[in-house]
Amino acid sequence: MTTQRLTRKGQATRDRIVTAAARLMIEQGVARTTIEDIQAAAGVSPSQLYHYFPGKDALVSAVIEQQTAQVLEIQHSGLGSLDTIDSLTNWRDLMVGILTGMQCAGGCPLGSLASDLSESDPVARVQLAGAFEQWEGLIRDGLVRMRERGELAADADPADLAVAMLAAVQGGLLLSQVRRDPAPLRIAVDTMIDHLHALTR
Amino acid sequence: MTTQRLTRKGQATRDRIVTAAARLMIEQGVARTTIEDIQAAAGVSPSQLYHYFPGKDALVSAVIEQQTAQVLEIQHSGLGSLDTIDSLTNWRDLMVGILTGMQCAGGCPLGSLASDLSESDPVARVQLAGAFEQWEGLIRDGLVRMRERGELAADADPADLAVAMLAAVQGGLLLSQVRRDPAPLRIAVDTMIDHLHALTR
DNA sequence: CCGATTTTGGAGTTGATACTCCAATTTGCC
DNA sequence: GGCAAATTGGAGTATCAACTCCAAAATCGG
Repeated sequence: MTTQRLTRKGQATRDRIVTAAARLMIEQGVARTTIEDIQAAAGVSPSQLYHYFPGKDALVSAVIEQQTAQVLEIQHSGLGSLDTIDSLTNWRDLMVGILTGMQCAGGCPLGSLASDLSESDPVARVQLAGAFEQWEGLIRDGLVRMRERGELAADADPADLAVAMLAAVQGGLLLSQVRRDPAPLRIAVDTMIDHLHALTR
Repeated sequence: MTTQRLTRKGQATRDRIVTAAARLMIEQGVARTTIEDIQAAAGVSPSQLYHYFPGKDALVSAVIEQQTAQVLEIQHSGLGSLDTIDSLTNWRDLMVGILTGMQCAGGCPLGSLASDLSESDPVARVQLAGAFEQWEGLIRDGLVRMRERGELAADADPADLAVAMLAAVQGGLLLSQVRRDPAPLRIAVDTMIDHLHALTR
C-alpha cells in the first residue's frame, strides 16, 4: 500500500492538509471544522484537497492515524526506558509540560477525537479504540518491566494498573482542559504514581 | 428570575425541548445536532423553539444546566451517605450500572459536553468548570467525613484525592465509551478505591 | 365569558458548506 | 526535450441549517 504515485511535492501538500486538519479538528471539533477552514489553513485549493482525499471522512481517518502515531511516539519516548518508579515522574513532567505549552487548550488529541467521534462515526471509534489499546500496552509493558525488576509487588496487576493509569491521564487532561489549569493532570497522575509506590512494599 | 410568565403547558414544552436537545447533543455532539433534529425529537415547530430560546447558544446553556443538576443529583444520592470505604463500592456500582444501561454510549454527559465545547464556547467552558467543581466538592466532602471517622489516614489529602477520583471517573468513562465496555470505568474507580484502602493503614 | 397574553403552525429567507468540473500547469522519467 | 502522469486553480452547484415572520389558536386572570 505504498502510495508511490505521490510526488514529493504531492506528499508535502498532503501532509500539510492533514496537519492543518488535525489542528483544527482537535481544537474546535470535527463537525465545526469546515473544509474551507482546512483549505485556508493549509493554503490549498478545493481541488487539491479532494485530489488527495475522497471526502471529509477520509480526512478524519488520516488525522486519527497521524495523531495516533504522534502520541505513541511521545509516549514511547517517555515510557520506553521505564525502570524506576521515579522515572514515572519524568513521564508525568513530559505530559504536564506539553499541556502547559499549549495553555491547557485542546486536551489530549486522541481523547478529544474519541469523545467527538465515538457516537457519530463507528469506523473512527474502532480506529481510536485501537490507538488507546496500543497506548495502554505501552504503559502495561513498562509496569511489567518494573515488576520484573522488583520495583513493583509481585501480586500487582500491570494490566489493571495500566487501564487505571491511562484513565487518570485522560481524566486529568479533560479536567485540566476545562479548568485551564495543569494541576488536575498532575494530581491525577501523581496519585496513581503514589499508588504504585504503595504497591512496592 | 422566576419565569412565572410561563404557563404549565409552556413549561412542559420547554422541558421537552431541553430534554430532547440534551439527548441529541450528548449523543452526537452539539455541532452535529441541528435545530431541526431537536424539533423532530421534541415534536415542536420552529416558532415554538425560538419562542423559548433566542438561539442555539441559549439552548446549549440550558442543556448544561439541566445535565449538571441531573448528574449532581445522582452523585449526591451515591456519595451523600459516604462513611465507609465499602460504601464507595456501591457508588461505583451505581455508575457502572448506569453506563451499562446505556450500552456504554454517550459517556459522561458533562464530560462529553466539556470536551465538545471547551475550545469553541468560552461561556459553556466556564459553566462546565463550575459543574465539575461542585462534583469534585461532593467527593471531597465525602472523603473529609471519612477521615473524620478515622476511615482515612489523617495525612491523606481529600482535596487531591477528590481530583484524582474525578479524573478516574472521567477517564474511565471515556475509555469505556470508546471500547463499548464498562470494564475500564470499573477498573479505574476500583484502583482509586484500593488506593484509599491503602491509605487507611 | 372576555380580553390580554401566551403558545403554536408553517411557509419563507439568507447564508454557509460539502463537493464537482474542467482546463492549465508542473513534475518525473527516458 | 518530450510525454504521460501528477498537481493545481478557481468558478460553479445543490443541499442544508439557522433563523424570521405573521397570523391563528389555546390559556389564564377577572
